[in-house]
Amino acid sequence: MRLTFRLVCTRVSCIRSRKGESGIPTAKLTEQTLRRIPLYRQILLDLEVQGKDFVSSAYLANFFMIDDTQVRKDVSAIGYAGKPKSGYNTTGLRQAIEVFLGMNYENTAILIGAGKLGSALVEYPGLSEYGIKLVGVFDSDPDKVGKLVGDFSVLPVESLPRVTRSYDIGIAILTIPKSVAQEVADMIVELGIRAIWNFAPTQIAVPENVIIRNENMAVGLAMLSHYLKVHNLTKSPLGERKPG
Amino acid sequence: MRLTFRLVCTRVSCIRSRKGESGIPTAKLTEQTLRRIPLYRQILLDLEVQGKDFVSSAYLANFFMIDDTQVRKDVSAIGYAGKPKSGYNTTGLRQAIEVFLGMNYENTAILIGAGKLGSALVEYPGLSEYGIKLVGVFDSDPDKVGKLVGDFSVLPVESLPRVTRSYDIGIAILTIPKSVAQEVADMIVELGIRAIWNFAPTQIAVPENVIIRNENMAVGLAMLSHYLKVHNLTKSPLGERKPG
DNA sequence: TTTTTATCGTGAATTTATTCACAATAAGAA
DNA sequence: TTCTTATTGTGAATAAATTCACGATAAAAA
Repeated sequence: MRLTFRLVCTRVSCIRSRKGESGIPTAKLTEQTLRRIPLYRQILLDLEVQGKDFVSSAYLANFFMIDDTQVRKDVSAIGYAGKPKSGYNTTGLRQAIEVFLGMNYENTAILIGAGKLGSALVEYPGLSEYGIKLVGVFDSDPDKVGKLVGDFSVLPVESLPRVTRSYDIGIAILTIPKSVAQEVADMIVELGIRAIWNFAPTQIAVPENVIIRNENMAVGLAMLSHYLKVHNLTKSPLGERKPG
Repeated sequence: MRLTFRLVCTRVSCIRSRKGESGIPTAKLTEQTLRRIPLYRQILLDLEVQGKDFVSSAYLANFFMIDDTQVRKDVSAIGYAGKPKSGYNTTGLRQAIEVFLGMNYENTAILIGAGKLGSALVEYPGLSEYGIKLVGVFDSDPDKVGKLVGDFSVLPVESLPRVTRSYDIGIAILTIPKSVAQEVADMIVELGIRAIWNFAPTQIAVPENVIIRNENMAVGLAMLSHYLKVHNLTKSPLGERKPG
């Protein structure tokens, strides 16, 4: 039996223009804008380290092969204003992005699946950068329980209800095999999780009020593979394969 | 000094409609279509395992909250045809996707950066699924050289030229810190690498003829963070931060 | 001070992506 | 066999995203 569900990565269009913090009338926030905003931030951080106080829309546009108008519309969408002839203040724009993305709010998270990828994510600095505080790492494998992953001692999945309730967990990071992904998702949704960051290569169904973001490596791989084929950069063809 | 560069993930529009393998006139291939195709394949694989021979466009559409017309246009774009009243043959469509994506061609790859994420990727089954054959793992840290990562003994970066040339490497997977990403990219491009799958959270510049795909976790994190804020699911606000 | 110039901000135009509407057709029912 | 129905395939309509065109403005030059 399948619930209605939604994917975070699609359809933002309902969130529309309004006045930004600074009172500047903002352009419409689109899906694509939201995807670009964190990338601008990465460049801004580099520029700040280099001691650059201002940056032009054209400079930022150059990194993504987009029009500079697009950058200005994106910036406008988050309610930040630049200065004619100078551009955008690097620190000001970065901070505006952080506020806009909600990076200045704290969310507690758990990670389920203490394999290689899970272990890598535990130490991923992006989590704390984005205000996400990991409070526990879980695995169903008894051999892994008790082992140290980063600063965390791996807990058995059986303790999920207790931990989830006592810490008021908002986010679950799933680095589990696809075979158990739906089952685990159902369990944690039941426990009141409001957001899921899914790394299992499968589509998970969740109720309307839970937000889910799928990080699917196969998409990147597929694009690379396709481009190598189109550009005739591949080598020997392989035989046919059957599904696993 | 910055070279001209391109990101694989944008602008496919140049690849236009043509006759598919089966002689069926195909619709235009778009960026978005290319992003969805590998996801359809994942669902098709599951259906095949379940013994389902046919699937409707509506069923596939349901997983991604898109219109079923979109699915039919996507399928049409890769030159595959369904049957009225029955839908698409699961195995037939999956195979058509695999051919279309170039999954039946072999590409050799190296991985640079034997940290946690790199180690996770070495064992990621998607690589061989997509016809990508890993032939070496490299790291600049002398402590890591010689250690075993998956089936590979980590090699020093100094041996990159030799290995790259003797194996005719097409793809480099970069799981290195952002501080050295551009430098390493320059080096491998010099060695004749044609495609880069970059996991460093930064924008790398490469010459026109090299294709690059950025896998930027911050994008997913930013979207989650933003949605949690918009839906008022965050907890305590944090203080301001300075750039690192 | 006045002029020149680089850059922003934004409405209009264009291009790209999605959805609608419906004819065509294969499978199954009558 | 004929009728009904579910589903495809696609042109037209709509919506979303990008780019164009240009006025406004702050900084720097004259």
